[in-house]
Amino acid sequence: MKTRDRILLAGLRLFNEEGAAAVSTNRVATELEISPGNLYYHFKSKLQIVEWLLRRFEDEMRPFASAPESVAALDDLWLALHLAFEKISEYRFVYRDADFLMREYPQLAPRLQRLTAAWLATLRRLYHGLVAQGVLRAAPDEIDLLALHTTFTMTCWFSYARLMPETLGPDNDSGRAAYHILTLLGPYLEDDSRQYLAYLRHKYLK
Amino acid sequence: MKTRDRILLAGLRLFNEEGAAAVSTNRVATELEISPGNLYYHFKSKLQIVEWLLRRFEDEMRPFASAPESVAALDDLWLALHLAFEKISEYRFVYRDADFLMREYPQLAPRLQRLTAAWLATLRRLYHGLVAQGVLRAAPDEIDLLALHTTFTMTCWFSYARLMPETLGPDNDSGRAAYHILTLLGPYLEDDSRQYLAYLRHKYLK
DNA sequence: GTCTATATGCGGATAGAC
DNA sequence: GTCTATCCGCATATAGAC
Repeated sequence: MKTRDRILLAGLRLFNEEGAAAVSTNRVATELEISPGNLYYHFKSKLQIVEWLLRRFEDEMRPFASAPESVAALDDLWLALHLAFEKISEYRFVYRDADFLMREYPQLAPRLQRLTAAWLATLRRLYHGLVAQGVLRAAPDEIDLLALHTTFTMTCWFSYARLMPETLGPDNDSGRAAYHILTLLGPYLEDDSRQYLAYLRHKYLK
Repeated sequence: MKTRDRILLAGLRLFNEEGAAAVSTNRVATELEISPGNLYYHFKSKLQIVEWLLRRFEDEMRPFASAPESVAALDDLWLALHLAFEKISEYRFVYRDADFLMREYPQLAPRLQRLTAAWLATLRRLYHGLVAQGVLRAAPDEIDLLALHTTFTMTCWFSYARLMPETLGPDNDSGRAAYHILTLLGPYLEDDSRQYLAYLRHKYLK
């Protein structure tokens, strides 16, 4: 593997584990047993490393955020959310350290905000679709609320997990997060789907 | 005012505005037009400043978290949540920078986690009370979910607000946050209370 | 591409005079 | 209580040899 990619990979791992603010460029270089100078040959600044990781995150998220034109049923929604959470978990430093990133590198703020806004729009679309299919029963402003709350959960879940370690379990449980959102939809589901949710819950809790 | 208190006050303001990680002790001293040495005469480390602010936060939160043995109605719940959010907003750096604080000062982690757990317990108690009073209709595990989601919202709301600036408006709107939680309770309310919620919503949105 | 060496600045924190 | 001066370490980033 090329040094450039090794830097990105090690950077991602360390940012996720120790926080983007706490991990220095020297730390990344040491981890890879290369020199700081070598690292700066490949990336002219720490910001550039972050930007490339953010770009990858955006690229790898796009399929989840745009591809599901509609989700046929609860099952598909659960899968879509689960996959999205897996990706967020893979790049968890992005949202967890969003405040730091936006302060330290103001040019990143619009990108992070656009990413969040895009998810809000996607979820609104998906939920409208579920209403049309008779899975969900919700007024337009209720859909807005549910979409907002889903986005909220997606972006903040892993931060919150550190504040509630024993209630929420290991903080990389994407299934738990997706399940949590589905439960939130519970009271808005039509009877058939609500029963199916109970089944999913049973299956998930094993 | 004593220098000691001026340091705490300026520290709080700067931590809130610019982030606890980004604000140095020198920065606080400069802000107050005192010397770094003077600051260190009053607080032997940056951690000590943070600890005193956290102590104040805990002390000022306690009345909200314990005093309301029960909330008589939706009105009271709204008020209680509103007041809690105001206080969280006043010390917003605590939850917003929680990840940094727990990493940089591991001894703070249990305190922040205890604070969160206490709120979870309080909300569970309040919601059980509302069920007993016939305001809310929810099974025990639904109550757990609602309490969890309320706590989640309380701790993460102001971080999320920075990711959704135009959707959520100014990030210090505690009323909006409290209203948001109440709307979450909507589908679980008994008919009378749900109508009252609609009235509250109308009043809040003006 | 990779290294060594280094510039430069800032952060936390201390010593000792006033 | 307050100041000046300063130590130490680390972070970002660069220069120039190999």
